[in-house]
Amino acid sequence: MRNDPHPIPGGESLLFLTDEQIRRGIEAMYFAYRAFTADPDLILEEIGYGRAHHRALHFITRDPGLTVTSLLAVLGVTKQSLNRVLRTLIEDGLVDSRVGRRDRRERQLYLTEKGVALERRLSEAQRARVRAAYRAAGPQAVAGFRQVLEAMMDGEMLVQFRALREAPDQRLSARRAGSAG
Amino acid sequence: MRNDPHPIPGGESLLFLTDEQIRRGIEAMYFAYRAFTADPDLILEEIGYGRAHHRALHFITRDPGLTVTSLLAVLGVTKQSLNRVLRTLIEDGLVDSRVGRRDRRERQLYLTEKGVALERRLSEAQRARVRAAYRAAGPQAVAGFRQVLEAMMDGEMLVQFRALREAPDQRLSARRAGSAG
DNA sequence: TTGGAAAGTCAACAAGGCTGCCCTATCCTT
DNA sequence: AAGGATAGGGCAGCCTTGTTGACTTTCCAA
Repeated sequence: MRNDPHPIPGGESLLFLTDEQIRRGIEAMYFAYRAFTADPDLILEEIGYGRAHHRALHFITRDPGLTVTSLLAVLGVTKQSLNRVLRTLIEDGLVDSRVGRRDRRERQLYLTEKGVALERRLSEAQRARVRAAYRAAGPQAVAGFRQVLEAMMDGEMLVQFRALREAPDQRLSARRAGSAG
Repeated sequence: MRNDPHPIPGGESLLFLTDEQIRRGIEAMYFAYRAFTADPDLILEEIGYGRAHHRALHFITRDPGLTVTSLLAVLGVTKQSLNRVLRTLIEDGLVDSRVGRRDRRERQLYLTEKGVALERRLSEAQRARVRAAYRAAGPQAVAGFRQVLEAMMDGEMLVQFRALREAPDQRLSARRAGSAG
């Protein structure tokens, strides 16, 4: 046991790997995910949107000017599926689709003011819940939470996840005089 | 700061509560949930079922003989949504619906042998991934993972989650000579 | 015994996944 | 300059799974 190739930090038993423990984890994941989406869902319902709209707004906020293809890759859905959602967002004046500068075939996606406002409202609702959970559980639990979630991801997905960088509003205050814009 | 009403165990800073950290957590949750459902989804697709079928099988396994209404409450969906799924499961001979003994309006749900077999296949696929993630992250991370997930749940949902007890196959080996059947 | 409430079933609709096929515009290589 | 590859978009139509509303059957209490 002392020569275990993967020594378990702080763990002397494998009780946390019993089927029953794992089953509880699966159920926790199921219920927590429902809670996790519940608050934005309420707002979305008001305005006749769905989760797909929220996801699009989120990732456009994350990386303004990203192309349709990139967004497709991040979301892992088909073109048509995304397109339907994107079309309504553009028609409703939440998203601006501009012809790409280097490659004119591409469309670069940006949020309008209205889009920023809605995204903020949605994500603040979601963040409030996560923040409360984080605060209640404490930083060490949060670290474990993140570790397990990341360990659960696939290679493909993990690449997507890790490729995401800082959000722009964070960058604003962090480096006002940043790289040439 | 030293007089914080909720002292943070082992934490000297609130860096884990920045919007950026929380945003990362949200994204991790999104990607991990997709990974989490990916394996059973593949199996389900083979046989023309969806996630809803898996969920029903899971909770019937969890508590054999539960009524449609109880299942409804656990899943948090409407009757028709569940009913459609339940009907196909019954028609396909995976679930057995018996008239309630005390109240003949109720239907008590049980898995058939075939149902048990599929449920096992599905949940083993899912458990394999979670087990791998648990093993990679270690018991302390798992504890944190569970804490955060639970802290994320609502009152209503938390009641449902906590009401779930041991699964029957676990009970079999644990207490062969249990309470009167 | 009668009337309301509860359990379950069914019909019809909507969101948002999916596929297949077709089309335009643009780019890049030959 | 020609032709294939790529980015994006549109249409038709499928499926699952969420929704509401109307309808039995059964139970129970007035």
